[in-house]
Amino acid sequence: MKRVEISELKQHVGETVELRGWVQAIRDQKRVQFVILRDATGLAQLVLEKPEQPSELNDAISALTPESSVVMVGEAIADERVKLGGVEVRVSGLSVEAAAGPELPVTAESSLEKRMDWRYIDLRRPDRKLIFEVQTTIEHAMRAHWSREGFIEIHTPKFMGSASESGAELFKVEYFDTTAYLAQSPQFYKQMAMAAGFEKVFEIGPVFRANPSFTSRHDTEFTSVDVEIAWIDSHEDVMAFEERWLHDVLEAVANQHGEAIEHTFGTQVVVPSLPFPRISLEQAKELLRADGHEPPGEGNDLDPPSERALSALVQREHGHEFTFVTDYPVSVRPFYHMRHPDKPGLTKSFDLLWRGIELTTGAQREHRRPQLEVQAQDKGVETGPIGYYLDFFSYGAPPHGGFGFGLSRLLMKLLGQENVREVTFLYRGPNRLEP
RNA sequence: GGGGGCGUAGCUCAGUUGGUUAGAGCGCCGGCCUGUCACGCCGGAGGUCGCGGGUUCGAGUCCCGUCGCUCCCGCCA
Repeated sequence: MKRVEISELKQHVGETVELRGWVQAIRDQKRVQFVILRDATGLAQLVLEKPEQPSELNDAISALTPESSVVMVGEAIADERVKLGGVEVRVSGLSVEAAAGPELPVTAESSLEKRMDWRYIDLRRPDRKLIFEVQTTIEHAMRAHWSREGFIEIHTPKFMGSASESGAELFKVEYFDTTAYLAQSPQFYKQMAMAAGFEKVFEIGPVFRANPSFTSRHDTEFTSVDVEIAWIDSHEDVMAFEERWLHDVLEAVANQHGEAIEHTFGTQVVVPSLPFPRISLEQAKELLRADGHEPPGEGNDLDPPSERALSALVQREHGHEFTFVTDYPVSVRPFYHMRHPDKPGLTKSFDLLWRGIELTTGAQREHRRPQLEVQAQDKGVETGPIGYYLDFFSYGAPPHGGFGFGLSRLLMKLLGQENVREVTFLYRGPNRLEP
């Protein structure tokens, strides 16, 4: 007897095989019984004749329930009548590892909330699993690219003694006899790596945001992809890195899952051409106005409708899914973004829009302590609690810049999903802490 | 935090101007069916209409409150 996966069943016709998986369907008829079994690789039909006096095995099959985990043994037989690959298994043995209850609490059609409640059942569907196979490919391709370019992977602490940026959106946790905060970004620590002379670093890790955000694209804990690069001339160098990195990532996804994604989700993986279109925030608003939209006024960021419209406009005019929006005003950027020397009201920063959603915020950072302190005061940031951060810039920090990147937003749009909860293994939001 | 929508069977939903015993499909249980493959056919069980109050002869339906979820905006990735 040989243990095989369903996808390789055809190569074992005539042999007795053992299959392990979940019961997808049972068709229990008068003279013959069928079981559809699912494993990680596919679906297979198993069959058993039922005589006048049903055997114990017949009774065991009659008693099966969908989604029970089972081990089934039998001879693989080629039979043209079988629509499922022309092969079936004549059952000679069945072992129920764990029976599923007679009625499942969710189906593929259930509301998102119910499917989140019963996430492990929802995730058994092959299309849900594909999401995480694609995520695995994405992270692997990211790391491969970083590795080729000599990046160092860092793991920054998630406990912090003080706010990293604003302070308004941090989770407080008890920390012995004091209070700690959950990191809302590795921003300060990846900049410390710059001061440490690491030159190029990345991190894929969790971040925590105490925002009560009720949207389809926010969660309170999510996986952030962070990059920081030293010795840049400007934020342009950061953008140049990001676009060739994303090109490689999407190329890997297209190669490994392009067909499956199109077949399963009906969306095409487009490998982007280089360079990505670049447009200043100011120009973007002009274009939008000329196109009949009403973007927010001066000193404000684009709102979501404007982001969607701009993406659509760039797609129409330039045939590109990505848009770098650059040169944000100081008013909508944190104090550590470097300012243009000739235009002090503007930062050397960018956002990356893709398919109508914000994927990235990046910038060249201010690495000169006196200037950084001026900007902090300017933005009303208390420098006391972040003295350790300012100190990074007292002993020869190199010019540097980087970006933060939303992995679940990439996955969501890549797979045509309408909510980050669909592409998050276990979603955490303002009113969900379980399972 | 602001605004919109929703809450009826295990799941997805319908339910008329307020009117008798609240329905359908799927699922579940039982029976029938020589090969199904979204199997088919017959029968059955299953409901605190989110919760509380009010109006009314009468409320799933109207009103008030409350809880939960969801989407949009703000915040951001």
